[in-house]
Formats: sequence, C-alpha cells, structure tokens
Amino acid sequence: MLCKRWTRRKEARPQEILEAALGLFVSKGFAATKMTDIAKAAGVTSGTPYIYFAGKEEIFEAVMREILLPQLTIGHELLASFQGNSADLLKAMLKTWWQAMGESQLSAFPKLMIAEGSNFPQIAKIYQEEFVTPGNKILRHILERGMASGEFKVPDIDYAIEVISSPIIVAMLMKHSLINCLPDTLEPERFLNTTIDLLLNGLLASPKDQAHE
Amino acid sequence: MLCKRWTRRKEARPQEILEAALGLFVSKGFAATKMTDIAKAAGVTSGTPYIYFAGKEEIFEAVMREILLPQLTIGHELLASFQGNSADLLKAMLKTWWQAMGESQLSAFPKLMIAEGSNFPQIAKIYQEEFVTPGNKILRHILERGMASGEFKVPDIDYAIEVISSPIIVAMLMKHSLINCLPDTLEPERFLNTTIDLLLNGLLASPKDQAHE
Amino acid sequence: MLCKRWTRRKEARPQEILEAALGLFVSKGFAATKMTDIAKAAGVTSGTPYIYFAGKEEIFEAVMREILLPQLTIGHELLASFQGNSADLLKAMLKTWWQAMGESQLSAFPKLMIAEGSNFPQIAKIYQEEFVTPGNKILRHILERGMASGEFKVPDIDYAIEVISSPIIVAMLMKHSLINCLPDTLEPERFLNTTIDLLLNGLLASPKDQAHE
Amino acid sequence: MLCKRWTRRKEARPQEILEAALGLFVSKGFAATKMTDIAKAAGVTSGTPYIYFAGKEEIFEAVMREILLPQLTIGHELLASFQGNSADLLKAMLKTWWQAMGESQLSAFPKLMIAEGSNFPQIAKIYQEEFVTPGNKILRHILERGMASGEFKVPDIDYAIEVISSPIIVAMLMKHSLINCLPDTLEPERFLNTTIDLLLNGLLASPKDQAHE
DNA sequence: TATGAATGAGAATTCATTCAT
DNA sequence: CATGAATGAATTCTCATTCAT
Repeated sequence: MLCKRWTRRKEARPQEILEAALGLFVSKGFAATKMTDIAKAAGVTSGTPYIYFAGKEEIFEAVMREILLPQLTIGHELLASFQGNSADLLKAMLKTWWQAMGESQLSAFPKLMIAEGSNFPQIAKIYQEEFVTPGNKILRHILERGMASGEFKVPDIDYAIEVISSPIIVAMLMKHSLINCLPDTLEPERFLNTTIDLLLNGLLASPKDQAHE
Repeated sequence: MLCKRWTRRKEARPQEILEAALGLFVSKGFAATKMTDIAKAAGVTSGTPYIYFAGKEEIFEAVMREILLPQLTIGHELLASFQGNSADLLKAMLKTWWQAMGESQLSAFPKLMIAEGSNFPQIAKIYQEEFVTPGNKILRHILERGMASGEFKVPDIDYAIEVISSPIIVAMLMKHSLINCLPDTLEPERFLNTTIDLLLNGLLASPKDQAHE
Repeated sequence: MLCKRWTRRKEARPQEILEAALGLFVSKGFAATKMTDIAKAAGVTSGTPYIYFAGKEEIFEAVMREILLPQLTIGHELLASFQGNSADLLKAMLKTWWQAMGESQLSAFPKLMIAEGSNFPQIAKIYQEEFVTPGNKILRHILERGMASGEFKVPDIDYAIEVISSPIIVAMLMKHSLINCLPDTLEPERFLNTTIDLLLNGLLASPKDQAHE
Repeated sequence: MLCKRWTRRKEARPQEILEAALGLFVSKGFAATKMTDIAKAAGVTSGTPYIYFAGKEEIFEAVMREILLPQLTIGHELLASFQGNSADLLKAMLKTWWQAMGESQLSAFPKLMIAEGSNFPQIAKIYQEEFVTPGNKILRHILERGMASGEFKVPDIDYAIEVISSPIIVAMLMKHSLINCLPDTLEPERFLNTTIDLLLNGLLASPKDQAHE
C-alpha cells in the first residue's frame, strides 16, 4: 500500500486491469464482479480503473477486444497454412480452438455472453460480428473446401456450421457452470475425439465405418 | 387504499406468479429481474410474492420444479411407446424435446442455469440431478438400443451423449442470447434436420449415404 | 380452521386476544410480536383483532388496563387488613408483590415499559399514573406507619420508596433479560429474604443486629 | 453529485459514527434507530456506516466495546487505591459509578440491554461477561473486605450484591424511560445518599443509628 | 362478525461511481 | 496520475393494516 517497490510502467496499467477483470469475470460472472475487486486484483485502488475505462461495461468490452478477438488470427493462420485433406483440417481446427479458448480463461466468454449478452446488446453485437461470424466463416470455408474436393457431403451448410460448433461451445460452457458435468469432470481429449468422430462418421453403423478405419 | 384488492384468484396466485417470473427470467435473466417486476407482471403488489415464496431464489426453484421438470415425462412416454428403429427414435426424441422446450419459454432454462448456476449451487444441483441426468439417461437408452440392434456404432457413449445433445442446447441458448444467430433467425426445422442428418450420417461422403437415403 | 367445534362465546374474544398478546409481548417483546401471531395465538385470524382494537398499540394498552392494573387491589387489600408491626407488613407486601407479579407473566411489564415506554408515551403515562404511583403510595403508607410507630427511621421518604422497590423491579427485569443472572438462575426466596434483611437492618454490623435476631 | 464529500475526518469517522449511534440508541432505542439516522447524525450519508461496520448490530456491539467497557477501569482504580473503611469505600464506589455512567449517556446501557438483550444474545453475553460480572466482582470484593474487618454483616453475599446494585440500575433506567420518575425528576445526590444510608443502616430505628451518626 | 389475501410504506443493505486530496 | 472515502440510487424483504367476501 505505502511502498510500491518498483514504479510500474504506466503503459501497462490498462492491460493489467483487463487481465484482472477477465479473471474475475471468469470466476464470478460479470454482475458479481465488483469494480473494487478488479482494482484490487490489478494492484491499484478503486478509482484507478476509471482513469482508463468509463465503467464496468467498457472494461468488459475492452477485455473482449483486447484479449478475445486476437485469438481469431490463430484460426486464420491454420486455415492459410494447412496442407492435407479437409477432415484433418476440421479436426485440426477444432483442436486448435479448444487449445486456444477451451483450455484458457477465454473459455468463459461464451458463458459471459450468454449470461450478460441481453443486458449489453452493444457488446453482444461486437462479439457476434467480430468473433462468432468470422469463426463461422472459417468453418464454412473448411466445409466448402471439403465439398469441393468431394470429401464432405454437407446437408445444409448454414446450419451445419452451427451443429459442428455446438459441442465445443457446450464444452466451454460446462467448464464454467457446475452443470452438465458428466460423471464428474470432462476429459477434453475424449470429448474432442468423440465429437470429431461423430461429426465425420455419424452414428449409423455401415460399410463406410469399416472402410474409413 | 385505492384498490380493487382481491379479485379472488387466490389459489391460482402462486402459479400466476411463477409464470410471470418465468417470463421475466426468460427475457431479462434472473439477476436483472426485480421482485417488483414479478409482482407487477403477476398483477399484484410488491409484497404478495412473499406470501407464497420466501424470496427470489425460491421462486426460481419453484419455476423449475413446477414448470420445467414435468416436461421430462414427455420424453419417457415417447421412449416407452415408440415402435421403430433407433434412428427414428432418436429423431423423434430430438424433435419432441425441441417442441416441448425449444419452442416454449422453457428454452430459457439452459441459459438461466448457465448464467446463474454458479450463484445458486443448490438450484444447479436440482437442475443437474432431476433434469439433465434423467435426460441423458434417455439418450443413453436410445444409443444402447441402437447399438444392441446393430444399427448404431457409438464411439464413446458417455461423451457421445453430450455431443448429441449439444446442438439442441445451443439452439435454445441462441434463442435467448442475441448472439450466434446466423444470418438472422434460426429456422428450427432446418436446424433439427441438419442436426439429425449430421449426427446419423456424419460429414464424410461415402457409399453409406447413398445406401441410407 | 374449517370446523370450530363449539361456537365461542363472542364476549370472550377480546379477553382471549389480550391474554394471547400478553404471552407474546412477554416472550418476544412488543416490536417483535406480530399481529398475526397474536391472532393465531388467540385462535382467530389476522383481521379479527382489529374488530376489537384499533391496533397493536391499543392492544398493549388494553393488556395493561385489563390485566396489570387489577393487581394493585391485592396490595390495597393487604394494606387494609394487615395486623402487626410495620417491618412485617413491608415483608408481607414485598412477598405479595413478588407472588402477584414476579411469579406471573406480569413480571414482564417493567421490561416492556422500559423497552417501549419512550415509543409510547401515552401508555407509559398510564403505567406511571395508574400503576407505579399508586404502588409507591402503598409503600409510602407503610413507611409512614413505621415512622409513626417509631419502628422505622427513614432518611428521605420519597427516595427511600424508590430504593426499596428497586430490588424487586430488578428481579423482574432479570427474569426477562438473559442478563444479570447471577451464577445461573435467581432463587426468588433467597433474593427476597436478602432484600428484606438488608433493607431493614443494613449492612453494618452492630448491636442492633444481635438485638434484632 | 452536489457535495462537499470528504472533509477528511477519515480516521475519526468510526468514532463519530459510534457516538452518533449511542446518542440515538439512548434516545430512541435500538430498534427505532434507523441506520440512516445514525449516518445523518454522524454527518455522513446512508452508505458510509457500512464502510466501517457490518450493520446495525455490529455498531451496537462496537459502542459497547469502545465506550462502555472502558468505564470499568475506573472502578478497579478506585478499588486499588482506596484507603479507609469499607462503608466509605462502598459509598465511594456507588458515587463513582453514578458519575461515570449515571450522569453520562452510558446510563442508557442497562435500558438497551434489557430492551434488546434477548434479540441479540451475542451482545447480551458480552455485556454480561465483560461488564456485569466484573462489576459484581468489585462489589463482592468490597463486601468481603468489610466482612473481614468486622465492619459488615452480610446475610447472603451472592444476592446481596444484586440488592446493592439494584437502586443504581433502577436510577439509570428511570433516566431513560419516562416512567418511575417521582414527582418529576430524580435528584441523583439525594437518591444516592438515601440508597447508601438504607443499605448501610437499614430502615429499623435502633441504638446503632444513634451510635453511627 | 370473521376471514385472510393483498397492500404498500418503510428499513437495511449494496456497490458503481465520483472527486477532494 | 493515483488514491480511497464517501455518495446515494437501487433493491430486497417485512409486517401492520385493510376490506371484499
């Protein structure tokens, strides 16, 4: 309190505040996170966040812009560089997303948006337009690639995109909800593999399965 | 003072309050719903809900017990009475669930539990134990039925259940979140059909597809 | 609720309500006693007390008038009929008061008046004028009787009255306060005897003591 | 918004709040004192007391700890330093107590504890254990000193303590109750003198009295 | 008379935000 | 820039009282 050992680079402050805020939003939700807690977690006092941000909502938005949105580039990079068939690309993409988001604090974002989205339409809009839609575009690209090569047969591409992304989204939600949690805890590896297997091969037993494996 | 008081709906009151509450929880979330709003929406004044329920949380729980949980019987009835192959049973079950929940206000429950579950572990527990788990059991039953008849090939049944239920859950969430909403609005029929097609047949083009259709 | 076995004499209602109220005031205090509780304890429903009394405060006043004040006659009767020396009369009077009030629910009255008196000056005034003052007059009468006979030597009669009544009052308060309660519980017999001994003989050791006992 | 905010009394605030609270508790009782009143009386707004205290009950407890309990040391100091006979010590002690409590706002404490003790057993316990019991110990000490020197003859020491303290307690109660108040107001000097005279010499006229005066 | 559902003013408490220092 | 004490609007919940039946 009285002694700050080393004078902080002031330019780091906003980033520190955003990281503190993300951690708290993740663990307690937006409404239950007090500004004072964010300040404390960032090592400053209650008034300081207001120097950099207009209020709690703006911090939420900034967290999204500064921390979440940059993750999309990982998907684009994978898409641009991937060599191989489309099934493997889809697998790789889902795994990449899980690693980038599911295994980090960012997995809380779907929950946050679902919980608070309707209270903050402005933020929901940004999330939708700058994260969900681009993400869906990547998926669409993969599906079209697979269809073009004759590898995939996609019944209804707009909706298939939603179906394909659902399991990953649900897995992220489960990490932050107490609920839905199978026996006890989700094993991501098994979950991802099962997801990919089902999405590629379906439930129906058939010659294809034998052929494929 | 200046009132009509007592239009003698009496024993209907609790139900009216629960319905009003559900409507508000659905549209604004639990935290953002004020007790006064519930009262007003039910056509009473602020004190009345407290005659029947101890507080907001208890209203939430009652909504779940009185309105959500009874829906499970629909699934059980379908399961008991269905004659036909397992793929058709799965289709029928997903359609039934969508009709019972997805097309009613109950579709808000997944959202509510995700948003508020960690604040009300007691309620989350009931939801999990009395709704999710029984629902999963029904799905497991269908999968086992299909496996026994040689119709299904299920990679990892515990996780497959989660994967299969994910699209429906996500569809419900989308109805109440502003986000994720493809172009504009979800067409449930197309969504369901796509879901079922993908889950049964997978994405991969193959002889099976031709065979099946 | 639905069946009242025997139709109550309606004239008994107000009295029943007052007795129920006294019991609750005694055990929970005035503020913490809800009108609904009084009604329930009297075997009627929440609206009924209002047929007979204007409100909670009026019930309090009525309890005092109907139940407490009549006790004073016991003191007057003792005073009128007592034959013997004044020390014995004082002893008898203190014991009588203790029996009439200390050992009944009425012992709660001093506590109630102390706790609530300043919120209900009207009631405090009645208590003062119609109970305390007459009680003090009785004591004064006894002291004057003792002084006239040469039995008592009273330093300052107005204040002596207060001193003499204090231990009984405190004993009543202790019964209703959790506090002050010596080792564990007060033995009224020992307390009264000690009070009387001290008030008559004082603490100082002296020839008088030997002479007296 | 339109404020002076912050006249920087800072570390004085808690004390100011306690003093404001004591004043209000004294004049209106605990239940009738609203947090807003305390705040206003302390010159702050409604939220400020909650910065320093968890709620009304904690303020009550703090008032007792910070303002009442320290008074006991006065009694201990007198006991330790007094030279003279035990009757004079008893007189001195009663006068000291009256000055320390009876003539200050602290005289309201017996009333507060009687009125609210049963609603706050925790606080009543502290009052009993840290104030009443130590106070009684001091009295016991004086009585034992007088008995050892042959000056006092005490019939039943446990109960005598209660009898001896009763008049002072009642006097404090009278200051805060509207009731019991002789003609009009109590003259403490006369009350104390009468108390001491009666407790030492008793009512009975006898040779001792002549001898003593 | 009696009922008891409903009223609604009132009190405690919380916390995002401000601004004197 | 940073502080952190103070603000005060907002919200939950209580209960004495009313009055349609």
